[in-house]
Amino acid sequence: VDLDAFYASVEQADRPELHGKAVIVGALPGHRGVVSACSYEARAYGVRSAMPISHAYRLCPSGVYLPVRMHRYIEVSGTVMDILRDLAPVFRQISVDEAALDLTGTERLLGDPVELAASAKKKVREATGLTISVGIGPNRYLAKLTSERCKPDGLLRVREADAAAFVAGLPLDRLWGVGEKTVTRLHEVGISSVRDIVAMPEARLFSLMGKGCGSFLAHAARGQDPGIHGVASPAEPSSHSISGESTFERDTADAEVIRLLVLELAQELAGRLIRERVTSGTVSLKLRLDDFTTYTARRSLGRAVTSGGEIAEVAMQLLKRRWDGRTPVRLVGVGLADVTPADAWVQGELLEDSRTKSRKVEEAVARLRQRHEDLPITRASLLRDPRRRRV
DNA sequence: TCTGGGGTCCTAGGACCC
DNA sequence: TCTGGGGTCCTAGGACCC
Repeated sequence: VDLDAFYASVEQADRPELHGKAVIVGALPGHRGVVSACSYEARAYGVRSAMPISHAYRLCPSGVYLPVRMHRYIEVSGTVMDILRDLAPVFRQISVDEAALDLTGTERLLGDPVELAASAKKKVREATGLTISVGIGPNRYLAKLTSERCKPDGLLRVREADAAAFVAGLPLDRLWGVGEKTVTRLHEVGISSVRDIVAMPEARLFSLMGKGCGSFLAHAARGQDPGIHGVASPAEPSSHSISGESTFERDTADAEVIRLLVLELAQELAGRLIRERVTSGTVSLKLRLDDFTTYTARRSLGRAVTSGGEIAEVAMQLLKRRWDGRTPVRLVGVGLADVTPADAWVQGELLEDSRTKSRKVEEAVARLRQRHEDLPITRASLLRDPRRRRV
């Protein structure tokens, strides 16, 4: 189940005067950034997601350009997901605008999947004014391709017997998981269609594309589930990562501006750790220079990070290894990997008494913020520097 | 003409251990 | 002069998706 042109559709639902207009949600013209989502009216001008906003503006200067209101989209998404969750015993939210329902063996209980999908579309429209596209297939991968094929406001079922033929009719780049690089590589080895993949002996495909990629392609091209994202495993991942990054409005080589951004990003991550009751022992830094070359560096601490100050300190050490102090910097990011539930690290914390003080301060700040949402409380160093202007 | 931000998964090489 | 095999952990980068 896919929400159509999600962010743009939410804006249109919230402001009826935008219906029928080219709505482009993302960066605002004149600033650095890309299109996050756009209405179908905007697509008629050639505007697409992920396109630089300057390019979109040239194609469609008459469009309505709106900033991303993520909180609102999450709120609407929650309403939709609650509706979908009630429809089937096995529900999985994939992203803010996407979910999968497993209807295997439910026909006797829930009725025909197509009717169920139609009723889902009706319920979502009545509750939110939004349209969804529903693809039904013999596995999740095919259902995904099907929903892509029928959007917007679509409903399409492809049965097992028709799966291979359906996939064979798609251009290579419409296979989920096959992007620009893979298409280029496939062309290099003489493959220009899904049928070419099916026709190639698997051993040859594996040797040309590598085992992982080759196996993925062999399954996908036949309409079989290639097994991405652990389709069969209901268990939630025990570890993941969180990060924050920001592009400067203008590239900068000012070390103090960069340091303050690192500190701010680290502070935001520390706040998330506390709010989400998780922790991490691995800090990462991302650096993008003016020519777009991008470095990442990370360090495992062997224990849990204890404060935003500490995250920033490690990130700065990583930065110093990567930046010569002169080259203009475009983007800085700070991240945490191996994020796990907070109780997993309690042992380590007990041994790190000297670090718990700053952690306690940050936890107190987080509690204050929870009670008083708009409380402008932050580190003094993040308050006073007027150079800290960024996107 | 420029190219966001937040993620996931995979690969490959080096260090280190038995 | 020639230096195995298997395993784990860590790091960096790449591809892809929403």
